Amino acid sequence: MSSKQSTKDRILDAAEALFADRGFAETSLRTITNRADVNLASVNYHFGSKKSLIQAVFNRFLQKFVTHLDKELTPIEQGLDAPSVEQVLHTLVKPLMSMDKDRHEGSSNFMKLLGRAYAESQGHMRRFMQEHYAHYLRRFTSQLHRAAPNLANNEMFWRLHFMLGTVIFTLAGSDALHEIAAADFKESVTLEQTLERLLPFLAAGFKS
Amino acid sequence: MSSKQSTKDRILDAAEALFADRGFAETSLRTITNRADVNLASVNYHFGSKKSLIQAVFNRFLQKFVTHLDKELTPIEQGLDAPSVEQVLHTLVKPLMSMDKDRHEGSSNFMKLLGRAYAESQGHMRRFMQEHYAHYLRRFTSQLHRAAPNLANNEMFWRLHFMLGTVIFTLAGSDALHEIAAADFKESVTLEQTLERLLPFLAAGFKS
DNA sequence: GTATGTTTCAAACAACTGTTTAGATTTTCG
DNA sequence: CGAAAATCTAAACAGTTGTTTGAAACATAC
Repeated sequence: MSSKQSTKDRILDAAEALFADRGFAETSLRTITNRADVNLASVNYHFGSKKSLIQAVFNRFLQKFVTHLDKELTPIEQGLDAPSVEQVLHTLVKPLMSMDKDRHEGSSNFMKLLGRAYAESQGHMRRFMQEHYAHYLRRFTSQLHRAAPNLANNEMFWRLHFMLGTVIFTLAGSDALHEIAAADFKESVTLEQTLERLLPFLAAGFKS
Repeated sequence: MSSKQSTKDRILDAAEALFADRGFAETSLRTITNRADVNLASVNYHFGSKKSLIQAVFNRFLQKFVTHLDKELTPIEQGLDAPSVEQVLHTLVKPLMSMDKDRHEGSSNFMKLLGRAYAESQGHMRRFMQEHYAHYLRRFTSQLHRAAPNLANNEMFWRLHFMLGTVIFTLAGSDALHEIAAADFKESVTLEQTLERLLPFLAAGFKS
C-alpha cells in the first residue's frame, strides 16, 4: 500500500513526524529508519548527515507553506483598495489549515516543528527564514504596511515578531491547550477555531 | 573567588546556563560538571539523575520568580479600585527585569530556558506549572478578572495563554531580535524597552 | 547478453551518553 | 580525640549515538 513512495520521501515523512513530537536531538536515526522501514545507512546515503536531514525536512515543509501563502497573498496585492489588518493576517489561516489537514498522522505536526526550531536554535531559525524566505516575508509585510500606513518601520518589525511569537507558540502547544480547555470548560475546539480566536487578538495588538 | 558556593549550587548554575543556550538533550553531564568544576559523579550523588537535575533547575528559578511576583501582586490585590489590564500585566515586568539582572553571565538565560521547556516537553511544562504554581497563576488571573470583569472564563483562558506565548517567545528569542533590529534600524534596545513595547501590544490584544 | 551506475543492506566503527562502584577524603558531633 | 556520616574522586560500566564500509541487489543502457 505504500511501496510507491521513494526511500527519500519515506525518510522525510518519518523524520518530520518524529522531530515534531520528540525533538531533534531526542530522535535517533535508528528510530527514523525503523518507522520509515528503510535501512539505517540510507539516511547518510541520501542526505549526507543528520543535520542535512533536518534542513531537508524544513525546506520541504516551508516550500509547501509559501506555495499556499502565495495563493492567498496574490489577490490582496492586486486589490486596489488597501486591505484591513485582519485580511492580511487571514492569509495565514488557510495555508496553516490545509497543511494541517494533509498530514497523515496526528495534527499540527508542522507547527510543533516550527516551535521547536525557533526554541532550539536560538535565533538561527529566525535568520534562516529571513535569508531564504525573505521574499515572502517582504510581500507579507508590505501588505501589512498598506493596511496600517502610519506605522513606523521599526514598530512594524517588533509587532510583526510579537504576532509571529503568539501564533507559533500557541499552535505549537495547541494539543496541550485543547486538552486543558476540554477538561476545564468542557469545550472542545478545533485548530480552526483556535486560529479564529487568535486573529482578533493579534489584530488588536498590532493596531494598539 | 568562588569556593564559597556549594557543589550543588555550582552544578545548578552551570546547568541553568548551559541548558538555556544549548538545550537539555544537547547538554551532557560532563559538560556541566566541567564548567562547574566538580566531579562527574556528583550530579547523580546530589540530584539522583539528569532528569531530576532539570527539575531542580526549574524549581529554583520558578521559586525566585514567584517570590518577586508576589511582591508586585500584593499591593494590587489590596487596592480597593479594580486595576487596569496594563497594571496587572506590569506586575510581570519587574520580576523579569530583576531576575535578568542578577544572572551573572549573558542576559535572559532563564527566558530561553522557559521557551525551551515549553517547546521541548510538549505540554508537560504547561501542566507542571499549572499543578505546582497554580496558586500564583490564580492570583494573577483573578486580578485580570477584576480588570476585565465582563470577559467570559474560557475567553480569559485563551487570551491569557496567547499572552503567555507572546511574552515567552519574544523574550526567549530577544537576543536574535535585538541583533536584527540593531542591524536593520540602527536601534539598540534593552530588555526593559522590549518589555515596555510588548505590554501595550498584549493589553490591546487582551481587551480585543 | 555484458557493462555501468545507482541504491540497498548488514556489520562494524569510534565516540559519547547517563549511571554505578568502591575507595579515599573530609566534615560532623558526641 | 575518634567513630560515624557525608562528600568527593577516578575508573569502569553498559548502552546508544551518527557515520563508514564493502559487498550484494537492482536498474538502465548498449
